Amino acid sequence: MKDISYLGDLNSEQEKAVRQTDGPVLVLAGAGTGKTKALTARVAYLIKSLNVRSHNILAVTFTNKAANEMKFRIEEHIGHLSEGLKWIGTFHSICVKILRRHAEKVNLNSNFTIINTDDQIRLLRQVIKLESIDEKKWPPRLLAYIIDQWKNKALTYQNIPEDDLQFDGKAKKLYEIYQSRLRTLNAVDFGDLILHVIEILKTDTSLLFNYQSLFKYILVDEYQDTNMAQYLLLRLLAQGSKNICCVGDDDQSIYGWRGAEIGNILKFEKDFPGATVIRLEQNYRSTSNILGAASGLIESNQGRLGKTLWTESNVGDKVQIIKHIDGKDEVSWICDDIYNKIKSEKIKFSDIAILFRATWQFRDFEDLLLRRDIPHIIIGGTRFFDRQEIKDAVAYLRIINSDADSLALERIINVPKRGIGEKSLQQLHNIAREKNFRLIDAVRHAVKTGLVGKKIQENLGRFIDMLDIWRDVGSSDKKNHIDLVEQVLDESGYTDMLQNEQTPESEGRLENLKELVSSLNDFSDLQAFLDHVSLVMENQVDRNPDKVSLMTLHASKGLEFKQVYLPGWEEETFPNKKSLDDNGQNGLEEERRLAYVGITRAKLLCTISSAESRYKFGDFNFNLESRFIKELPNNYVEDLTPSGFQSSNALNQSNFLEQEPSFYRSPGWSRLQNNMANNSSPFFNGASNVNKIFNVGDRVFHEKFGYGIITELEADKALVDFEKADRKNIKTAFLTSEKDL
DNA sequence: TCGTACCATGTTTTT
DNA sequence: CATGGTACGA
Repeated sequence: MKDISYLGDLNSEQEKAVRQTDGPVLVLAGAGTGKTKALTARVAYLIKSLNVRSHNILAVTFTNKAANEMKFRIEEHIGHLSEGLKWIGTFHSICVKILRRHAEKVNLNSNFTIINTDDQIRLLRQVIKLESIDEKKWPPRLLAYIIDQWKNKALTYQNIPEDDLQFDGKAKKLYEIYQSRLRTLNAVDFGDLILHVIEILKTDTSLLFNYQSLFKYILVDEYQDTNMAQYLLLRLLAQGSKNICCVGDDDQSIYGWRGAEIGNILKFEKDFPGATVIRLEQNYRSTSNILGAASGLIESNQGRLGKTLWTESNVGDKVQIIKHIDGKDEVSWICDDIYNKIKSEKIKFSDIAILFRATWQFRDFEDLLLRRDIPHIIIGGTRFFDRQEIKDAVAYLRIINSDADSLALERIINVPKRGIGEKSLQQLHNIAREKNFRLIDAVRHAVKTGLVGKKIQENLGRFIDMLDIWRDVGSSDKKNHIDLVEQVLDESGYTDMLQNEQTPESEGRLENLKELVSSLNDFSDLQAFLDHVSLVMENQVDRNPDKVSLMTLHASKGLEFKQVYLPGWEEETFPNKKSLDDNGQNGLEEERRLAYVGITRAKLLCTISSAESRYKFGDFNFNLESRFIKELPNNYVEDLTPSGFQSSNALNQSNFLEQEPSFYRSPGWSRLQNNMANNSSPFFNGASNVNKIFNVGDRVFHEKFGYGIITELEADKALVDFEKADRKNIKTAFLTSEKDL
């Protein structure tokens, strides 16, 4: 008798989604209806009960986090049997795997570089300049966006109509040049990963056949987020076995800006005839109050497939709404609340999440959480691999890994300083263009022939020699990549550069580089590491740390927490102004789906807050509370806003507040150290020109001294009487130091 | 010609 | 507030 324990606690619809293995299946799964559970059970069932070989299963997810989660949960079911599951991952990571094997079919070398948005824009800027187009009028960012959108729709430059008007009608040509530049750089962008694979499979039918028979069972998570190119790829692959199972929820489609086509999920039955459609509508996650609030909100959207989620769980607490005076007040209220909950209730830090619309909102929270020694983890945000020193180090590795990677070379040719300024670089570019060289060959040429100044020639010569040595080390022993990185950082003078800098940041940078080196342990060779860097936004984190999670709403999809805080629900921030400006009604509906995703992350309690004023991008902003708050149905909601905006005061817990955070080494931590050293508040330390913002007589709030009234005012200094103000009608918080008293 | 200090300018979400 | 571009001094 087979062990089918993993089927044990599935409901009948979920079980159907597991057992219906043949032919196309669409699972419409609302939030919290056990979608991942069904998916993972399905994989377990395939392997354990139907004896499908694990490498014959292709499981595509949308984010790396989802992929890891799925792997982890499958492993829980079937243990070591899951080891052969090589084909679980994002579209992009799976395509990298395929493309590395067949790179030559699209004129690439198999060690091609995957470029990120930064490189993409830098490259496009070069192209635009070369075509003598006014960069101011037609910014590279815009072109990058246009090209991305085309690639999302699986349009190659040959398919763009001649009369396309974007970029003065030059967008098509620029796209073409960009692609040829990529080819000479032996590089691909994110969109290319999918498109190249499609092209390979389309042109080589025997290869297509191979992959069709390799992937006997295909599973796709978050199907509502697939774009046209991804859809085409799936269709190619699924044509063979027809065993494709797609899971999705149109109400959780939040990647429209990445080209996601809700249409894909709406027309599934047409695309895959004979499809079985299964609906999962029983929610196991949230209380009925939370579910009611979320469902009421999403009903404001038009054009949904529509479904009715229901739950057998308790009514629970109502969704909490609270309005704060300012951003600072919001932060400290939430921190207080977390603290009190941890103390008095059976809740752990890891049961709590704070979810944001945008990453800049992390900052104030990170600061106060650190101050109060509340353990927390930031997921996403300023990404590890986006930090300057990491990008530099990676650029060194890239040019070592691939000669043709001129973008990487350009990045580090003068880091640390080798006296190669703009002019010298320009010269090198000229040589490269004239002789049809790659940049590195131009450098070699210049060194040999002395086309550049003596000093520069010497420096470059040494640089090239080092590169050659490193490349030998790298290729002689692929397992040696950790030593290689250390060698590179040392010999290039990068470490010395940072050590000599002696700025507050340089210490943190060295720390980060150490972290980079140790993270290399997780990879079998340099290539694997570089792929990870390009495709994964965050570094790996421990699985069950008891920490409060901070992340964007986007990153939170698929996760759940007992208590969820949703701060910053103000017009312009959420719904995001730019989203509304650019995409009108569609943008608004996507924002609303995002709000829906946020609320439905909560199992027991959801707390939504807004702040009347907020220090944002160096200015004070006053915003109305989000329209989404008003759209929440009244009977599921409780308003906690105290009358007269009497705010909670950070000083109430001052003994708790003063604890010295001890074990963090994050960017926020170093920032805090700085701020404390400067005796300035982490919240408002940018506030020069204070008299632009304040008037004499304004009531203000200070980190240490509490509430007060401004008595005198200069450009960057204010005199404040801290006893006089009561705590009502505080206009805004504000920094001052002791000497101003 | 390079390096630096200062100015201005845009800031969503992720692979 | 962080990055990129410009103006100027070495």
